[in-house]
Amino acid sequence: MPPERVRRRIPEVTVARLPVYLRILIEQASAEVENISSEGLAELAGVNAAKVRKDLSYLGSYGTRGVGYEVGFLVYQVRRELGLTHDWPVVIVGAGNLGQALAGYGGFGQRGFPVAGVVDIDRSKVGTVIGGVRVRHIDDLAKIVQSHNVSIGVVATPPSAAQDAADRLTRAGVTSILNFAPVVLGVPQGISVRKVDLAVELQILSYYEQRRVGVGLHAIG
Amino acid sequence: MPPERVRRRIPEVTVARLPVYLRILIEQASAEVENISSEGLAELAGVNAAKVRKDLSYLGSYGTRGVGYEVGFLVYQVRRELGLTHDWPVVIVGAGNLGQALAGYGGFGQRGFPVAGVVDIDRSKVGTVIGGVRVRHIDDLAKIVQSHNVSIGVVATPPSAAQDAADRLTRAGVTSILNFAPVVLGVPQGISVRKVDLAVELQILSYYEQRRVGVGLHAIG
DNA sequence: AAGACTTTGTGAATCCGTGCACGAATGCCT
DNA sequence: AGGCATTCGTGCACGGATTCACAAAGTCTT
Repeated sequence: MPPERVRRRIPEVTVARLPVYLRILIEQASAEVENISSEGLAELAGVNAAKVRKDLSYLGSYGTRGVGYEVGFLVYQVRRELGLTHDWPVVIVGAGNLGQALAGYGGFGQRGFPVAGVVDIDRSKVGTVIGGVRVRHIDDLAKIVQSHNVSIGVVATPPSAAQDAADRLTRAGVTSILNFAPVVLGVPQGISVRKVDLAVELQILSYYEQRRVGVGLHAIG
Repeated sequence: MPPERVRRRIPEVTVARLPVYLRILIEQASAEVENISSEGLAELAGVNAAKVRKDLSYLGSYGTRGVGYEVGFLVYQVRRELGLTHDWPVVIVGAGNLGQALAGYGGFGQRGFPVAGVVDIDRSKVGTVIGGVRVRHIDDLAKIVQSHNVSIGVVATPPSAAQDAADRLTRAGVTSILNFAPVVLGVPQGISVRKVDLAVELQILSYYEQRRVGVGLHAIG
């Protein structure tokens, strides 16, 4: 039992799976399940049991052989590793269709990502209230970021405005960006960006659909 | 020049990048750019030039050495490979916050994924119009799928209803699902599922933020 | 208390994607 | 026409992720 564990580097793919495990573990906890095996967790997460064990082993040796993992304890450890022990306020840039839906979607706040503000460049939108938050002008961005200590920004603008939004966010001091605009953002070194592109997802599905049709025809003809 | 090219298997990561290339190529085409090098495309896509070449080589040898790729022709080829030569109507299950935003977001139709219908289990929502589409009851799902020849379904329900939505979709004959609910869906063999989970994305960002703070403290103290 | 059973944690093998490096092909210039 | 510059296509080496397989470590039963 080292008094201070060395901070290991966790592979990106594992980081991406941890939130999935976490959600399942929380669910199990609320169903009063006390222990869960890698096998059980893998089943629920739709992955291989060995992968679960290896993923969890990056956090430390928190399982008990012959028993499994104590759900409550593991929830705590995964939370800690993901930095979810405190809230991360986010600011949303763009009060259009998507921005409104995101702000109105209560799930963010519940999951530890309260919406500190919504900004738009269009002054006619300023002042309207969505999801309990008043839309402010984008010129107030830096003020919001500083006063709420925001480090995560969400880009929900049209593609043409996305790069400008990203520039403003980084200038305001934001260090992570979740980008919903179908654009590859250029950001300074050291800024984390994740992209969610609905059209891309559909196009990927389209590929496999089309391929399925091809195979189907093959099978028929 | 083989009269009929063998259908290669394209790695999943490449399939995921093709839509990004496609968007850039379309942009370039509308800017009257005739040719683009792997270097140039890589720059715009934020990836390595060798990767672009390897990715594109899965489609065939469509570049010209010393010149690059003809933008218009490449657009056509990528489109064809992704199965975007015709529309793929989609049906959205769940007319809540997100479902409404998705239906209202015009981008889908423009990009070849027209919304064939929106359904909800809540009869009080049936009949309301969002994004020019009337919400129908979920019992009409199979009818919609068949009449519009829908193969892609979008799950935009609360987590508790997501599995049921997926079951109904597959029963209705849908073979691809885009899942926005924070749930791992169980589907029959052969059904494609892609998941978009906003909370997961934020939690991944949280990990790197937290780590950044850790490193920062290290650097300071 | 001992043996059977369960399940973790991890070395080792394998698979897959990335990126380099270079030959091959093409256009351009003199 | 010939040589030079450019850029593609791809073999190969490398690195990282996945999966297997098994020893270690615990529980449970008798």
